[in-house]
Amino acid sequence: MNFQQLRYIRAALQNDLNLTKVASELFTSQSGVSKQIKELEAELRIEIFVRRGKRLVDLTEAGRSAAPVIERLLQEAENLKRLSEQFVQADKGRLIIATTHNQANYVLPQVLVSFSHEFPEVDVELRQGSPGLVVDMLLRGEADLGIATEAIDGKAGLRSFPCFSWEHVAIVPHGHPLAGQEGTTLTDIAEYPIITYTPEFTGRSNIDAAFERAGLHPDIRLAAVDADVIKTYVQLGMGVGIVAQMVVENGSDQAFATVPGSNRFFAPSTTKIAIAEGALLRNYAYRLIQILAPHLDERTVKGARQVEASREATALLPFAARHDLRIRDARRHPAIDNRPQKTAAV
Amino acid sequence: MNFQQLRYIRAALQNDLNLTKVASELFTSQSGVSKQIKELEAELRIEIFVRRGKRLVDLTEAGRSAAPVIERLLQEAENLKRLSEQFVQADKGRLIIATTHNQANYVLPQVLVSFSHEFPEVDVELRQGSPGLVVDMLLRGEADLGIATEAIDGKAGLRSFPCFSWEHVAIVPHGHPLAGQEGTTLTDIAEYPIITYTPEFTGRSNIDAAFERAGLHPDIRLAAVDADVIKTYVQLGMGVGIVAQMVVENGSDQAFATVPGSNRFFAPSTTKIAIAEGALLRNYAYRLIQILAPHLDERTVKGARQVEASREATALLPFAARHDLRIRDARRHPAIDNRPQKTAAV
DNA sequence: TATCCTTACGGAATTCGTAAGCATG
DNA sequence: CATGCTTACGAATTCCGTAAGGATA
Repeated sequence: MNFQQLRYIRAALQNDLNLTKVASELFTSQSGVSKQIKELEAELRIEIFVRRGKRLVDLTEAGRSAAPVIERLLQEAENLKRLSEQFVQADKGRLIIATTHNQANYVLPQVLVSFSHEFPEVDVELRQGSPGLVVDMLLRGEADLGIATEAIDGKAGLRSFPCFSWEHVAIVPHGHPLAGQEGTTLTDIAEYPIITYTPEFTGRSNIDAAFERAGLHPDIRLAAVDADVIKTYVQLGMGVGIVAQMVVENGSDQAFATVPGSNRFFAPSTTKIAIAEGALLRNYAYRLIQILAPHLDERTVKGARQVEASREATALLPFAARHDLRIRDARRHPAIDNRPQKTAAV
Repeated sequence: MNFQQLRYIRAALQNDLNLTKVASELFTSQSGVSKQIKELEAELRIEIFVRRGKRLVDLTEAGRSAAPVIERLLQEAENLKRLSEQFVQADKGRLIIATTHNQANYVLPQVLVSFSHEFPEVDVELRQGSPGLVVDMLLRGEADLGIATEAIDGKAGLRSFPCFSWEHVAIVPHGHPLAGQEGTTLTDIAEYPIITYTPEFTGRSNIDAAFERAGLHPDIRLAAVDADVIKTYVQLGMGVGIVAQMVVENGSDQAFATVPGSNRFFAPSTTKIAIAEGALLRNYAYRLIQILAPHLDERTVKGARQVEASREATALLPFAARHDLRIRDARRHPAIDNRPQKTAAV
């Protein structure tokens, strides 16, 4: 048994049992892949794959129970490598963050500026996609951290931690009848076409729930995966936009008016950060978690067992309150950009 | 990185960092061991061992954090092998039980008769030793199951499950003044020299505690690791023996009288069964656990997470009540010896 | 001096990749 | 007939063990 064999099998599982693809993905010959897999099967005296003629078509029962063990083996091997990198150069390396547009564009900028001042030798890579993709990338080991509001909570194979809570707000162009209009109700908003997120994205479920609760059936004229698109169409006068609070607070332009009090219509959403279960992270990854979720202590993040307990016990910071924290934090690192954050009215 | 390298490192940790010993233990040359270890260190670009001149004298910090990962890797590799054996021939293989004399001689005989009728193709090996040794053998992966009363509870790296509870009784030769003497008190017993277990063995702590509570300072004339030795000296008239209940109930000879009611003097002890954390066991091993601790369900035993909860929630069977269970159980397996069990009076 | 790790080096075993064979859809 | 797994076989690499070298207690 060797790691190469295990890698081939995992890759086969991730590539529709197509050994040709596996070979090209791992830059080797498919004959080698085929042989190594057969060799492992012979050594263990089980068949892992069901073959029809000369094609792999399924996992055997034995293969099905071996798969998670193989997964863990490769995971631990990865951990050993990461662990050693930690000692070679603790503050140098790569950090891959899988996240959604909303987080990447409206939350992470400030965070990553601070982070990269603290760890100038760490190359940060942002991988952007749907919450579902974020989950997949974590599970496949293609990303170190995942940040999203949807889809990652309670996912098997992941450990997730709440970072902060936030609300949706309604935005309109300046001069719109609802602009600055105190006492606006959700019913008033529902009179206009709505432009908001696609289902599955950025707390969309909370938006739907709010209308449902009020017995309203709004005309969702356009749904987009990111707030920039939503803003574009709102600016064109196509309707009222409903976006995450941080879009308005952290966005660079002030081309919009928020509908006063509109945040109260929608239940708060919680942005979570997740890591693959059993994965060992570099110290700077833990530091980034700490920046994003200052209420968690490192032991909680590293220990798998206590997660459930802590999730209940720890009070979440609302998004707005985080500004202070971030700035205070930054002061501890002299090189950090210390300009005051924008504090848009919600 | 390969498994051989990891095995060498683990063996080094278990052999005082003496690579010569490692080589002979693993039937290879020490030059090979040395080279493989250096090769892994080079690949990971860390030093795992502190060398003084040409001698390994300690683990580096990096080595200290790598060690548990290496341990897990080898554990999972073991698991993969076991898992495959499971599919090759589910009911054939080997089962190594580490246990103490008391369990081996007075509890396991009935259990193993039943077990080996059910699994005639499983070779059972009993490894006998002190409770501390039982723990070590489990942690080193040299035994599949550990059964003892002491030392295994709450040990890091082990998962333990209570099997049944039992009490100590006082035994005397027939014709002894206390034989059949109703109303005997602990004070009466303490008048005589006591012959019982060595500290650390078979619930000895409960015996000491009972005398302590009663403000008595008995003359422990002789302490032995096993009940057979105790019985020998009791028979010679050297004093009153205090032994585990099953010694009297399951022992073959009736050369002794128990002091009526003496079981009530001592707090009950609980025999536990333990397995190494993260170890995957063969199906028959789980079956043996089930025979020994019928109140546990298999999911509880296999799942690491729920152990703590179940330990509280599940009611323990007292030892005496287990006779019935064992017999009922046996009936489900026609080949099993069905003769009624001895039911000695306690 | 006895013990013990490292290095050197030749032989053995394993792994790898090209090419050909053959089964499937 | 295009795709895809298997087998064969020679080349490259890696692994292993003997033997010699050097360091420690």
